Amino acid sequence: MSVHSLNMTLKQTKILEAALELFTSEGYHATSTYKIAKYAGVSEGLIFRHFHNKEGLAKAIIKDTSIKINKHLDSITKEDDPKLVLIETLNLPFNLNSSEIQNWNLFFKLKWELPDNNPITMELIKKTLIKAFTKLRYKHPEHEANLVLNILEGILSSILQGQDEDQNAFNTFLLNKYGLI
Amino acid sequence: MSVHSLNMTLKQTKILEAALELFTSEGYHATSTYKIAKYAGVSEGLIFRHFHNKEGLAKAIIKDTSIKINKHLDSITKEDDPKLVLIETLNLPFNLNSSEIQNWNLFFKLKWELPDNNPITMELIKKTLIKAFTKLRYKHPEHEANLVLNILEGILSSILQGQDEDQNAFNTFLLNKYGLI
Amino acid sequence: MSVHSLNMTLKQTKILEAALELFTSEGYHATSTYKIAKYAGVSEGLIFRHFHNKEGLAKAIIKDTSIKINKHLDSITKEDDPKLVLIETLNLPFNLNSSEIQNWNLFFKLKWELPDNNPITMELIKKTLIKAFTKLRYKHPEHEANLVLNILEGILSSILQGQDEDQNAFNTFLLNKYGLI
Amino acid sequence: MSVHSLNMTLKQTKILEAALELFTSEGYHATSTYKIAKYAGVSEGLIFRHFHNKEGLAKAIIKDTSIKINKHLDSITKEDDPKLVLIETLNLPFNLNSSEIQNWNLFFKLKWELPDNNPITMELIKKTLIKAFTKLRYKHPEHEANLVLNILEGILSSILQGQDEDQNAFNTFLLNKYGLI
DNA sequence: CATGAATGAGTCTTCATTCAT
DNA sequence: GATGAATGAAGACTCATTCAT
Repeated sequence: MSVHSLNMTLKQTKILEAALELFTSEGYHATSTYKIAKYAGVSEGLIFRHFHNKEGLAKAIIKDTSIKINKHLDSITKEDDPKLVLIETLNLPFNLNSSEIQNWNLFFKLKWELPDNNPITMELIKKTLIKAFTKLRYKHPEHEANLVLNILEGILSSILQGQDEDQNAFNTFLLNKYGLI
Repeated sequence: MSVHSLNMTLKQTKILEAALELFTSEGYHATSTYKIAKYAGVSEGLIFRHFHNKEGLAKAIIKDTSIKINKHLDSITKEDDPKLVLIETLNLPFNLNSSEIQNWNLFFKLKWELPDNNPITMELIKKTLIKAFTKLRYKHPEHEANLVLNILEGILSSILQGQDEDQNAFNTFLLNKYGLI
Repeated sequence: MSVHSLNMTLKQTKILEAALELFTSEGYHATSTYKIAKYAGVSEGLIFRHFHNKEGLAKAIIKDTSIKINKHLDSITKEDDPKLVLIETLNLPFNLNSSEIQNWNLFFKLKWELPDNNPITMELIKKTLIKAFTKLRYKHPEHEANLVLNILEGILSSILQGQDEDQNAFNTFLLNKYGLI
Repeated sequence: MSVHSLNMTLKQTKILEAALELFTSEGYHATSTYKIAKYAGVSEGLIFRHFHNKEGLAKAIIKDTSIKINKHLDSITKEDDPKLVLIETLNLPFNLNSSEIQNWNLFFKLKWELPDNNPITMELIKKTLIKAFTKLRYKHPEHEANLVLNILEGILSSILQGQDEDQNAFNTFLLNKYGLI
C-alpha cells in the first residue's frame, strides 16, 4: 500500500509514517527527532542513518507527499473532457479520505512553515485547467484557471481548518455556477 | 503609529515589533526568545516580565494583528453600497502596503503553525458580503459570500507566497466577472 | 501584636510576614523574592531597600523567630521549681498554637537548609534543664538534660512532619516516665 | 560496592554519586543540574536522558538511600533478642561511618526540604522496637518504641548538626538508663 | 541494519538585584 | 519610602546529531 515498499526496510517506512503523522499534526519545528523515534518505535540514531538529518527526513516526506498528491490529481490531469476536468476539480475538496486530508494538511503546513522547501506545486493542474478553459472557449483561460485554483486552495484550506459549512450544498452551488449541472 | 503607544514602555513596544517581524518571517517555533531580545535590543528576561511567556507574547501579537487586520477591513465592512463592498473586497489583495503584507503574512503563518491560537477570523467580512449579495438579489447570498471569501484567501495566499502572475490583469478579470466594471 | 511594630513601616512588616510564611512552607531557596513581594502586596525593589538582599531578609526573620521561640521558652527558662521545669518542657510540643508551629517549622527548615545561618539555639533551655536535674539530685544532670532535649526535638520534629500518633497519650506516658504525675 | 552497578552505565552511576554528594552537602534546591553534571564529569543533558528531570534524579537518590538506610538498620530489624535490639538501636548513632553519615544527612535534609517526597520511613524499626518492648514486658510497648525512636532521631540530628558533646559517655548513659549494661 | 549512550549548543524561563522616577 | 522597568547570570530542560557497539 505504502509508497516506500521498494527497497526500504520496515523501520525506514515506520520512520516516514511517524514523521508524516507528526509533521502534519504539530508542524516541522515542533516535532523533535526524539518524538519521531518514539512514535515510530525506533532508535533515534536510525533516523540519521537513513535520512542523514532532520531536513533530509523532511525532504523525503515532501517528496512522498508530492507524489501522493499528484497521484490524487491524476484523475483530473489525465482527463480529456474539459467539463469533466472542471467537475472533478470542483468536487475534489469535498471527497477527501483521511489519507488525502493528511497529505493536503502537510502541503499547507509546510508551505507556510518552510516556504523554501516547497516543491509541491500545482503547476500541472493549472495547465490542465488552462487547456480545459481553452477548449470550452472561455475568453481568458489562464485567468479562469487561476481563479479555479484559488477557489480550490481556499476551500481546501477552510475545510482543513475545520470551518463547518454545509459542504455538500456549497459543492452543488459551485458546479451550478460553472454550468456543470 | 503603533497600536501599543498607550500604556506601553518603549522597550515593550520594541519587543512586540521584533517578535512580529521575526514570527512573520521565520515562524513561531523557529524564532527563539533570545533572537527576539537581540533584535529588539533588550534583555531576554524582559520579554517574560511583560508577556509572561513566549505564548503570551504570541497572543499579544495576534491580538494586535487582529485589530490591524480588522481596521484594514473597515473600509469594506462599513460600506453600505453592495457593489462597492464587492469591489473593495476584490481589490483588497492587489493594493497591499508593506505593513498590510506583514499582517496578512502573520495571519497565514500562525493559522497553520498555531491552529489553536487563532482568534483572527473573517466572520465580520463574511456577514458584510452576505448582506451585499442579498441586496444585489443573488439567489444564494451565503454561498456567494463563501465563494468570494475563498477567492480572497486564495489570492492573498498566492500573492504572499510570491506567485508572480500579472496581478493587475487578474484583478480586472475578477471585477469583470462580477459585472463591476 | 507583631514584634516589628517599633520603627518599621507597615510594608516592612508585610514583607517579613510574607517571607516568614513562605520560607516556612516552601523553604528558603524555593522562595523567590518575586513571590515574597507578590504575597506581601509590595514591589520587589522594596525588599532590597529594606533588607539589602535576600540573605538580609532571612537574617531578619531568623532573628525575629529566635526571639519568638525564646519568648515561647520563657515559661520554662524562668521557672524555679525543677519539677515544673520538666513538666513544662515535656508538655511543650503538645500545646502549640499555629504561630508557634510556624516558628518551630522555620527553625527546623532552616536548620537543615541553611546550616551556617542558624543562630537559634537551645542553649538556654539546656542550662535550665541541667539546673533542674541537679536540684532533683539526678546522677548525670547534663546527660539527663541532653536526653530530654533530644526527646523534645524528636517529638517536635515528628509532630511538625505530621506523624499522627495519639499525642495526648504519649504526653501522659512521658510525664509518668519522669514521675511527674 | 554501589547499589547501581546492575543495569547502569558508568556515567549514570557517576551522576547519582555526584547528586548524592551535592544534595547532601548543599541541599536540593541549592544544587543545580549544571553543578551536578560538572561534578560528575558528564554533559548536563545526560542527567535528563537518564532521570527525566531533576525531581526524577532526586527520587532515584531517595530510593537508593532508602535502601541503604534499611540495610543499615538490618542488624536491628532482623535481631530476635529484644535486649540486643535495644542495645543496637541505642548504639546506632554513635558508630556511623562516613557513608552512613551521608545517608542520614540526606535523609534529614530532604525530609525538611522536600517533605512530600519522603518515602524513607522508620516504620520497620518502630515495629521491631514494639516487639522488643512487648517481649520485655513493658507496660506501653508502643509509647516506649516511640520514645526510643524520638531519642534516636534527636541524637542523629544533633550529631549530624555537629553538636560536640561527649558522645561515648552519652551512649553509656543511655544504655544504663535502659538497664542494658 | 540498528541501538542507545552521550554530547554541546541552544531554548524557554526564573532569579536576585539595580536604578531612575 | 516606594514603584516597576530593566538586566545578566543562572536555572531546568530539549534539541539535532555522533558514535561505539
